[in-house]
Amino acid sequence: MPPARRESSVLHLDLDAFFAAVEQRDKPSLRGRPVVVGGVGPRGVVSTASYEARKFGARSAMPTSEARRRCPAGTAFLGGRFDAYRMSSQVVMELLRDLSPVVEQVSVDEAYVDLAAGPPRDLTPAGLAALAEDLMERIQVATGGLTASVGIATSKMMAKIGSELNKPAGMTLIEPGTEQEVLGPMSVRAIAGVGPATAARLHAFGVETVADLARVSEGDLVAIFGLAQGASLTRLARAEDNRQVESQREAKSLSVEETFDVDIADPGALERELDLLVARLASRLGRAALFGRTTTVKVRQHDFSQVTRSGTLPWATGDPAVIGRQARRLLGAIDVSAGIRLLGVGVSGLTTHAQEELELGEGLFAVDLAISTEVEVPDSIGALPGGARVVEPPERRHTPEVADGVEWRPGADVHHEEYGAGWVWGSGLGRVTVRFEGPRTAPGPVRTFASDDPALAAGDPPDWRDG
DNA sequence: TCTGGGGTCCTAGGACCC
DNA sequence: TCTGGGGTCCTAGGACCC
Repeated sequence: MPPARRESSVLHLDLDAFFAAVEQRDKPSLRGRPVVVGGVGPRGVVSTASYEARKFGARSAMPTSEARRRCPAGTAFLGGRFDAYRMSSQVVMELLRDLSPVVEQVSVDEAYVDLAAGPPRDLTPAGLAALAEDLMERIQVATGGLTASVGIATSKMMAKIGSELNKPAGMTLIEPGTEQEVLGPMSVRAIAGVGPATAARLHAFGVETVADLARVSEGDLVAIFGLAQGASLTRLARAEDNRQVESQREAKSLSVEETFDVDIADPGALERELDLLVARLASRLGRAALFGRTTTVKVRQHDFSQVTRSGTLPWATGDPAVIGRQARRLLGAIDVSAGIRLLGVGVSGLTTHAQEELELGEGLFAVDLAISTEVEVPDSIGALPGGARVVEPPERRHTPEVADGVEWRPGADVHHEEYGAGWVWGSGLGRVTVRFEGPRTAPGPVRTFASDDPALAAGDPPDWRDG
């Protein structure tokens, strides 16, 4: 870990009531009025409430139905225009990158800047105040009137706390050495990683403030909360936070999910929803040029309990057919009979390399392996069509790492012949898995043929190299 | 009209391998 | 031969964040 900073060189920026502010900027009739952006359906929740709406008690994460009860007639409830938010967000992030190359975007409306990584600058209180004022002014001009709040301190935690202290359109500098006096009287909820559950457990021990927490020994905290969280609480309660500002973080997972207006119990209807979700997920994977190994299906039951099922393939895929088959299998292992309110699907184990899997019907198959390195045939083989020859599986066995081999899974009752540099044909039922080397941006030349294909019926592999 | 959508990290147990 | 231990991978669930 890097050493603790001696100067206040971490800046945290938070756009004020961001979604609502964009709506008020773009629609003058909304200015000065309560605006709530979020889900507008029967099960929606609030993303952002304008400051006018907050006066009536509307809050982020509150059910929209509750916000409707609290807010007066004339309150605007809007579904959100994420492209517009993204555009303004990008404008702001560019301004931050003018300050320093090390900008960590936490979300669409929030970022950290490592001022020490930028050009040399005046880090005295006066210099930082001028920097923040200039930044906030430039954000207002560049975005057409959006305001931001800024915190500057010696660590990410204190900078974030600072940006909260003078919202909206405020700036707070927490000077080096004053962290404890600022932090000590605050609720433990001010600490990163302390949510409702942890706060409740601390409360049971009589710990309310950060100063209370700082008096608890690390041994006790580790015994209660486990190694990672116990150690983290110990350090953060003493305002010891040397987490780096990280400008480039790679995605670890991608997921999509949907809450239904009414619970769904019908398996057929759920499979149709699942297919739609998988299509959205695969399209996002494709745009990001990513492939994943592990598929996870998530279900929120009617009673809000959550169940996940996951499965991992030998290699990564971006194919909606493959992900969809995995997802349907995983969903099948979940009891949905009482009705579910949410269905989701995600992929993790992301790479920039791909593998494809083909579903074969019963009968003969032929697979062009021109750019592939491996074929897998499943254990169960259905009845072979008339005339198909059956030979012993080849003796060749390769580990998946072998680049030029053909691997036959034990029990596969197929025959295969290799022609030239690489394709295989045989008969079987089930799956053929084809692994591609290197990044793949377009579908490869993989073709399957039904058992009634004349070329196969003739006993010869079709010559598709002409095609 | 109770409770979104998209993420991250951690823990614990079991399988498997050395 | 028996027993034990460590490391890694996978799965499921939970807490947390914006």
